Amino acid sequence: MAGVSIATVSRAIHHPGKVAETTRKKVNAAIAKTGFTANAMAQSLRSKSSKMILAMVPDISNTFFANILLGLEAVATRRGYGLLIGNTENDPQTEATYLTYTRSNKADGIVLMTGHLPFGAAEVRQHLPPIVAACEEIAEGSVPFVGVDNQHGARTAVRHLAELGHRRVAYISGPPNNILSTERRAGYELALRQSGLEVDPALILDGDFSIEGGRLAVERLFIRDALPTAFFCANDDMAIGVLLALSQRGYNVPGDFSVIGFDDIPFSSCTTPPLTTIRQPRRLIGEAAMTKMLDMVEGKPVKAGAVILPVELIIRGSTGAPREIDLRLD
Amino acid sequence: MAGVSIATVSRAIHHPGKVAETTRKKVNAAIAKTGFTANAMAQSLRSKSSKMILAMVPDISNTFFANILLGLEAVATRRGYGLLIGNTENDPQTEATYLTYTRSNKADGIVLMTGHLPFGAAEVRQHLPPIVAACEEIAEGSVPFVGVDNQHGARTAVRHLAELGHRRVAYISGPPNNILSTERRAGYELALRQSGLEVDPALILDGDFSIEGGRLAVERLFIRDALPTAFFCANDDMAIGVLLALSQRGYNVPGDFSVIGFDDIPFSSCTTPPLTTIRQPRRLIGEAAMTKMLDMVEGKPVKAGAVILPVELIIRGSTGAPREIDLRLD
DNA sequence: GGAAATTATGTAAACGTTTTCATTTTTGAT
DNA sequence: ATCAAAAATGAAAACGTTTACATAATTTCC
Repeated sequence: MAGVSIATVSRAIHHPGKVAETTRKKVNAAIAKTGFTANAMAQSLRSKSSKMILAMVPDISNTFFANILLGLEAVATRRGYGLLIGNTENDPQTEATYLTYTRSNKADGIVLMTGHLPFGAAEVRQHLPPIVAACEEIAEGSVPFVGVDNQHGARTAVRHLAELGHRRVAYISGPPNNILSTERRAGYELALRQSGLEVDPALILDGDFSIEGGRLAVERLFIRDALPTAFFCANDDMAIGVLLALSQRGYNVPGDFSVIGFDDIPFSSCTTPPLTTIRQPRRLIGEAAMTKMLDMVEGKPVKAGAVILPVELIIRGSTGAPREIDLRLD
Repeated sequence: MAGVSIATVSRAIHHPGKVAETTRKKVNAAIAKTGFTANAMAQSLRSKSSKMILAMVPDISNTFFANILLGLEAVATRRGYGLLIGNTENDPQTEATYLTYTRSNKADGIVLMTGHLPFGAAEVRQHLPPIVAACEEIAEGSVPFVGVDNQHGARTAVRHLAELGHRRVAYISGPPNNILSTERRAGYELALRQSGLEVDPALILDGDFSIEGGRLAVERLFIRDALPTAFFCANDDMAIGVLLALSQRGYNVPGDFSVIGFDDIPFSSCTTPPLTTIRQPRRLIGEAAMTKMLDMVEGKPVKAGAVILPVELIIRGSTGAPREIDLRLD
C-alpha cells in the first residue's frame, strides 16, 4: 500500500470529504495501480447489509414475471444493489430455504411475487425482513404492495365485451384460491351487473393460468350445452389456449366468439387473431416495487399502503360484436 | 449459548462426526430453541467463498434465456448455491460492474450467456474468475462451453426443407457478427450444398433475433423479385415475425411458403400454423452449465472442452411441400 | 507567536465465522 | 491401576472491512 493507513483508505473511498485532497489522490493512484477491490463480504459483515435483494417468484420462465424482474433489476443496479432470484415453484421447502437468506444476511430484503408469505415466515414473524409484494397482494399481515387494480382491469375488459353487445360472457379463472382469480372475478361480476346482465355460474370455470388450462376450459364448456359468445380469461396464457381450442374446433374469432385476456404479454400481439387484452405496466411494477424496497431498506420514509399502477385496455383483433343469431351447436 | 464453546458449535454444524453425540444434541437443541442462523457474510469472509453464482445475460425477459436460468437455478439451489442475475443489455458499463462481483467475492463464478467476455475482462485476464459460457460460445480465450451444435441444427432444419422439395430457401439471420448467426448460416449453406442446391446470396438476410426483425426481412424480400419458397429463421422469434408478415400479405403457410425456426420457445406451438422448429434442450443446457460451473468452483476435476447437447427437429404445421407452380408475384 | 479550534490521520476494536493448535477427556490395552 | 493412543473440546488467530476514539497536524484568530 502506498503511504497511508488502512482506515484512511476506507475513508478516502466512502467519505472523500473527510480526507485531504493530496492523500486522497495518493490513495486513488494506489487503488488504480493495484487494481484493489474492496471485499464485499467484509463490508457486509461489518455493516450488516449485503446490498442484495431477493426476488421470490413462482416461475422465472413465465414471461410475465420475467418482465417484472427486468424492472426490479434496473432500479436495483442503478442504486448499487444486486438482485438474487429465488424460483420457488410454490414449494414450501424452497420458500423456507430462501427465507433464510435474509436471516443469514445474504439479502437485505425480499420482493415477493408468490402471493403469500414464504413458508416459515409465521414462526419468525417478529423479526421479519423488509418485504414488499409485487403483482399479487398478500392477504395475511400488511405487506406493502405494488401492482394494479385487478378488479378495475377485469371490469374494463368485461365492459368492453358488453358494449360490443355480448350478453353471455364466460370467465376463465386462475386457480380458485388465487387472489388474482378472485379479484378479477369480482370485476367480471361487477361489470356484468352494471351492464344489466346476470351472472351465470355455469359460465365460470376454473383454470390454472396456463395455455393448456384455457384449452381445457373450452372443452369443458362445449360438453355442456350453454355456450357464451365471449370469453374473459384471467390471463393471456389461458386466452391463448382458448383461441387455440376455438380455432381447432373450426370457429372463427371474433366472428363466432370474442376472447379477451389479461396482462398483455409480448406474444399477445402475435396470436391469430391478435389478442385484445388488459395491459399491465410490468416493468413499472418492478421498478416501483424495488424503489419501495430500497427505501425501506435504507430507512427512508416510505409511505405506507399500496402503489396501484394503471392498466390499459388494448383492443386488437380478438373481440368484436357477437353474431345476431344465437348459436346452437351439436 | 448452551454450555459449549463457539468452536464446537461450528464443528457440530459442519463436521458432525468430529463432535460427541451428546454435545451435538445439546448444540442442536440450542440452535432450535434460539432459532440461530449462521451469518453467511462471516462465513464467506472466512472461507473466501460466497456460495453465489452470477448469471450474466443480455435480456432476462427473453423466454429463451429465462428457461436456461431455470436450469441454472435448479442445480444451484440443489447444491446449496444462490443465483445472482445480471441483466446486461449488452452494455459494457453494466458488464464491467457485474464483473467486479467476483473480484469483491460477491460471487464465486460467472455463467455467461452474452457471447463475449464481459467488458473489462481483458485487463484482469490473469485473475479471471471461473467462467462458463452457455448457449453462445466465446471466441476469445478458451472458456468452457455448454450448448448445442448450431451448425448441425441448422443443417437438419434446411435438410428437412430440401427433402420436402424446396429449392429456394431463404436464411433470415441474427445480427451479422453473432456467433449463432454464423454457425447456423454455415449449417444452412452446408445443407443446401449437400442437397445439390446452390447458395443464393440474395436469399440471405440479416435480422436481429426479434419478431420485428423477421417481419422486416420478409418485407425486404418482397421488394426484390427473387422469392424463396421456404424460410429458415435463425430463431423462433424471427420465424414468428415471418409468419405474421406472410399472413398479413394474405399468404398461406405452409401452402404458399414454408417456415422453420430455431429454439422451440414455448409459444412456437401456439402460432398459426404451429411452428416447425429445432428444439434446444434449454433447461438441460442450464443444468449442465451450472454443474460444470460448480465443479470448477469446488475444484472437482472437470473435463475440459465443450458440452454439446442434442437438438431435435420438431415438425409442426409450418412446413410442407412447395407448390408445383413457381410463384410469380407483382 | 501561541492558544484554541479545526481538520487529518492513525490505532484498535468489532463484525461472526472457521480452523489450527494445544489441552483435556475418554478409551483401550496391559 | 497405569499409560499410550485416540477423541473431544477450547483458546485464539485470521478473514478485510468500518468506525469511535485518540492523537497529530494544520489553520484561525488575537
